[in-house]
Amino acid sequence: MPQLDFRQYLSDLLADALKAVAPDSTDTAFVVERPKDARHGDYATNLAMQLARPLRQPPRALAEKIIKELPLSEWVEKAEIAGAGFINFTLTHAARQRIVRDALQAGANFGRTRYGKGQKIQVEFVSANPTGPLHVGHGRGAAYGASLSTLLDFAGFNVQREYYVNDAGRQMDILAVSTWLRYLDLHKVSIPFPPNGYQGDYVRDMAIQIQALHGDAYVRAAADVVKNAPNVEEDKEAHLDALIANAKALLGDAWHYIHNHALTEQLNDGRDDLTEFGVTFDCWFSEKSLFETGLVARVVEKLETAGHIYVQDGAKWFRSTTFGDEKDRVVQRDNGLYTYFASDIAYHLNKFERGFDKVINIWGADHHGYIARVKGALAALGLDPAKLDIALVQFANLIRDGQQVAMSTRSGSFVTLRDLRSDVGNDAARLFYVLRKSDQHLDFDLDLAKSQSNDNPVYYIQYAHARICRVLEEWGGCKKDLPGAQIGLLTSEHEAALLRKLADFPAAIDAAAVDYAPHTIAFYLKDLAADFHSYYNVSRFLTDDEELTYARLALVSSVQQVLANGLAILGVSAPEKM
RNA sequence: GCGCCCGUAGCUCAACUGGAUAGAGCAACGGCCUUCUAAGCCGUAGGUUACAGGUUCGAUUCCUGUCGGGCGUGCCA
Repeated sequence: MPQLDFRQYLSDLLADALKAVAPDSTDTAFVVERPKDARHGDYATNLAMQLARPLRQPPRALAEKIIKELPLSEWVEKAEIAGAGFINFTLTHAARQRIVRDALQAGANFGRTRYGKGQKIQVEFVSANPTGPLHVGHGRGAAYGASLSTLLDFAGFNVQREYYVNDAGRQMDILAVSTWLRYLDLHKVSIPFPPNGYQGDYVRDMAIQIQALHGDAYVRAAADVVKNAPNVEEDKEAHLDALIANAKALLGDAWHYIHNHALTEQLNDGRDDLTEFGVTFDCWFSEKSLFETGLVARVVEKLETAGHIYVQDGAKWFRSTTFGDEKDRVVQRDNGLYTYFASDIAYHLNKFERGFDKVINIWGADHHGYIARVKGALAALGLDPAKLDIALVQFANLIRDGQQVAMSTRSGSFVTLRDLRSDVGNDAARLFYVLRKSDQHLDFDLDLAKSQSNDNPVYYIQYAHARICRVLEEWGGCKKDLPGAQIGLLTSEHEAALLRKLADFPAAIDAAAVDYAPHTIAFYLKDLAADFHSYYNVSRFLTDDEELTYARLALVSSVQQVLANGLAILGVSAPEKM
């Protein structure tokens, strides 16, 4: 038997009543919602008030007519008019019984919905350049993307998780040449290390590896390495580009070996890091492959054929202003090299050709200026830009001892994701990252994440789960008997609040999925845990009354299941003991 | 300058996408462990939702303007 969504059920009843009361206004928008005040019943609707204007009748009179049209239902105890014209519904004991039975029988699947209808959806996230360790900024994108993906899966989508690997382009060349320069340094070939090269110790580590594997095979004379290179002081970028060009010429095939070695090392390192963080991908998509298959060149030709490209100052420009962008953008530079934007267009074309119903890109908020041009390019290719959603993730500030931790990529003083994970633990990191709306700044309080108190939401939620596990263990009975418990015996305020909260879980999933907002699940779990802790403090579950004990255990067992399911979506463990 | 995001209790944040008396936690104060885990609970106090207009039965939510903050505005990736 499928889970019953009472909100949807009531909406359907009301829609039928609407047909009878106002045949000409059946498209009237209305909501069925949880009243803030429990005295207003289990659900309430604003239908009568929404109907007041088109029908020019008082809301309360309309409410009365609507109620008369509602059929008798085994789930609805009563429907009454309140306030300006709300209709408040109170559910029957049978309905409460149904909630608990659904939760217990569905188990790990309780809360799964059909909202996504099995549509294919792709979530692309992290996609950091494999030029060094992931830092705490990538961590937020990773946590958000992973939670969102699981959430969408739970909401009935067929989800594919993808990482776009920027393995082409200048940044990778810089990493490779940085590695080689460190290698030369090991062989006493000393060349001043460029200030805009990659400075981290991991680069020296790779140089040592290469030395161990291949000895001095890649040593070249210092004079040749810096030959004809412009002065660093005058133009450090040109200086670096000259070093790269010299390296390619001097090393030949060995350049590709070093390049590939560095890429593979960094990619594996990032993958291991993410896997430990509970973040995995179905597909690692190579940017380089877009060039190798000729798709980048073809997509530019395609735009050219369609008349969206013009040449100016020797470069090819995409006329993105036609599609609402602020200015036109270069896709191919005067030196013949394609820009990052060109491969990005090709990548998105490729995504669309893979037949997704929806494609989601998770980007750092500093990329928001790229939205217009990418969507513009899709439109220019005759594709539907509305199929692409871009979720922006703001940067996370780390707070220690009440002070912001200073970070800068330039100086190499950024905090790595690994450091963060070993400092506060994976669970705290995963939850703290998704505790805020993703497009808002996040202050990540390191001390709070480690604290063992009720202001730490990680422990607060996990503790509720662990407490229930201990009670069930203490009880020692058979959980299979619980779905049959007499839920009608549960009539206290605390019990009513928990039952309402449990019934809301599927709706909370849908709401979070619509908005791409896993943080609302975190808030839901905090609320559920709070309701449970209150209940725990005023009620014993293991009583002398066997029926009552079964009923209470059935309820808290349902709570345990929902906590576990919700935490799983967020990638946080649900411990049985703490 | 232009574009996007944001402004809610002293602090960090909610508010079911326009609903009923704007809610939590922290910080402050006062209570609750002989009982299934006190990493918990209960209570007190804290507000002109930045400001000024507008839209309507009804606005923290939508529109306009002002003030304040963040980000973006490369033939970089």
